[in-house]
Amino acid sequence: MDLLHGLNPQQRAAVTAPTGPVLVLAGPGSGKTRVLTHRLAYLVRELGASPESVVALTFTNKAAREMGGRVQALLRAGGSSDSSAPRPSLGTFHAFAARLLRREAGRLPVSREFVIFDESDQQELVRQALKELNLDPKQVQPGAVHAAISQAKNELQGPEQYPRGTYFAEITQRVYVRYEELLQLNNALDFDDLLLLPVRLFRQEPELLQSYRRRYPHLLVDEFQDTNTAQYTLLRLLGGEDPDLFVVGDPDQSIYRWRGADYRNVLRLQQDYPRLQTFLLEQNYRSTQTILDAAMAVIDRHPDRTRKRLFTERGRGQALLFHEAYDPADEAAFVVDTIAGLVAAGEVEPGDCAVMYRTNAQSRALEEAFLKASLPYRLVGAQRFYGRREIRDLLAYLRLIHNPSDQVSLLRALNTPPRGIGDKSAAALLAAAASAGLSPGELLLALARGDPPAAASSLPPRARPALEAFGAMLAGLIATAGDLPLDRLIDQVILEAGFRPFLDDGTEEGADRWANVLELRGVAAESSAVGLVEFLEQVALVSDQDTLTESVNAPTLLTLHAAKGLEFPVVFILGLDEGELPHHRSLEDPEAMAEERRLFYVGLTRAENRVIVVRAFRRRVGGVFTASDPSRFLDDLPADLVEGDLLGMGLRAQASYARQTRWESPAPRPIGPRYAMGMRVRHPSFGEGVVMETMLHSDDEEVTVEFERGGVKRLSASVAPLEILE
DNA sequence: TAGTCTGGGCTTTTT
DNA sequence: GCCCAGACTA
Repeated sequence: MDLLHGLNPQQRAAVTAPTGPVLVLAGPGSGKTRVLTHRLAYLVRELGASPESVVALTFTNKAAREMGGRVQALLRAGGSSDSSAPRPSLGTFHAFAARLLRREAGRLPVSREFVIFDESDQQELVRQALKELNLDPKQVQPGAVHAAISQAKNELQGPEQYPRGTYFAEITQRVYVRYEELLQLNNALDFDDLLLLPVRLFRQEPELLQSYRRRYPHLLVDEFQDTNTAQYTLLRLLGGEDPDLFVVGDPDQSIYRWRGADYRNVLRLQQDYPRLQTFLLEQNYRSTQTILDAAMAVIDRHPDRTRKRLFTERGRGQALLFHEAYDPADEAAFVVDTIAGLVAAGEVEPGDCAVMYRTNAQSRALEEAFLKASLPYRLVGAQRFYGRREIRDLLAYLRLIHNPSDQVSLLRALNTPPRGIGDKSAAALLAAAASAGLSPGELLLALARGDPPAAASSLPPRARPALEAFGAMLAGLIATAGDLPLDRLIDQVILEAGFRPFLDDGTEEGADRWANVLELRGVAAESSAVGLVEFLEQVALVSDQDTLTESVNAPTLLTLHAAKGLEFPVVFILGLDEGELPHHRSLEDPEAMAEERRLFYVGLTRAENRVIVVRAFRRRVGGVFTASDPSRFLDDLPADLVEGDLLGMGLRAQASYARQTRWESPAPRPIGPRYAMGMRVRHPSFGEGVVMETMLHSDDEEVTVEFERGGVKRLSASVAPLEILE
């Protein structure tokens, strides 16, 4: 089979580009995964690269799995490989880095058995550090300090380089120092370390870097716009001066700025590699032209970007639908009714519909509406499976068995289920362990063995029996862990710790909790071939989307963030209100506002056939009902692409504007923008000026010009007598 | 030590 | 309005 068969000319050009730095700017639905997988196969099948010399990095496990499946099919179609053949390294940045670090653990401050601390473990460490530094967690928010530390790590800043100067920075710097010590004491690395440490290793040990460069001469990266400084630097190091680096991304879909992602890495790439070849994928295979036009109108308001002209062969399709509801409950009812109506009319299956919103809190009203109508739904995210308390409790035991020095897990497991070891006993244990120079876990094990160090005598007699019992249980579990498959080990933990009666207390929630534990056991049973280390790593590096099951034929409820990378025939976007989308926390910061816009763009471009945007006349802000203003983004939807009750002020204004322009001048549809930012223009009455912004509607171009006299004016290109100067 | 009460705060969350 | 953390009480 021809590898290039079925690729469009743009895709084909990218796939067959000469090796070297390559950037593919891929619009939504333009087949970027296809390009990436075909490029990989092209390297192997046509250019003779060995599969194991290729690294392909993604951000989610799901993307990695998808790519893996397609790559395997392509390579097998090439006839070259059987199941035992070498395979490319294909995985998330974090998984790739974690593997590297285990391999090179000898060069690290932690042992090869290190555990990976997630968000909430990290918070816990910050809390602990604050406490040790006698800082009141009410005055210094642990979350804020943690975010600052995480950001520093993403920027490759260690505690020594952390800038001081403000009170907060001073506090953060001190917490950061202690935080790092605590990680090491726990024999743990956090998410950020997984990226930061390889960079540090490579910088410190040039020979090591050389060996990895030889090992992986071919690099491919998905969702490049989401890379942060650490990831970018890692790629630069691995690539060297003249890399074979093939990256695919879309700056318009960059929505993780707050996690350190910087779409400007795309521009950096152009500066760092003058030889960079750039390809644009503009043909869309997902949406109708109407949806694409609406989405472009929204995103084209961003200045300073490579404009993409998204087009499709699918035809114009139906107009977007706008609806203004009274309040969130009414909004949700509208969604349920509309879906029910579409289904009844035979237009769609329930599973074709997705309902997207800015914040998880908005799912509540929806869930209630679905429940009320007794219709099923699928909820993505919200309470992440691995974030659930009972799951974390059980995992704490497994982590402890694997790494008794993990103090965060120990403190969690110690009195869960309650066994009479309260704060006092726990504090005494920590103190005794510190003076004995052991981790608390090790002290407990020593206690259980009957050879306690002298410092153990400081433990209050009342606390001792319970601590000894816990130590004995832990010792027993550790002893049997090696012989048992994972699911049996979990059974053992459940039994000895007494989880079942603790969780399954007869209430409905209790039954849910127990069901969750059984689900974890099921996951373990499936991966019982892998050891405890691999299982824990797997579990630490999973995400929400990984738990999204496709089997149920019901509408999907999810945040706009969670929607990235997915597609649905019918998409509802809720809460198009100022303060909601854009979110009120983004109103002040232009960069944050730009990201809100991209978020809306991501939502729109998930849709294949229909988009329904909804807002509510009044919302509750912190318990109080307030009248809300329609989102500014509604104004950017070209009025002639939208139907519905046009109660939103912006849309109403635009509707009359559109009527006017269409009545007075049926302008020919521009093929591309005639004006560009920075262009000098002249107007007979306003004089000369500079184009600030230009926005393409489906039948007109709207130009914002700053005139030397007369200020800023927004003009319709088809009507205004603008003259372009040199 | 364990259960109940009160008050603050509240985006998004690929790994 | 809801949830979590820490304080308070039995």
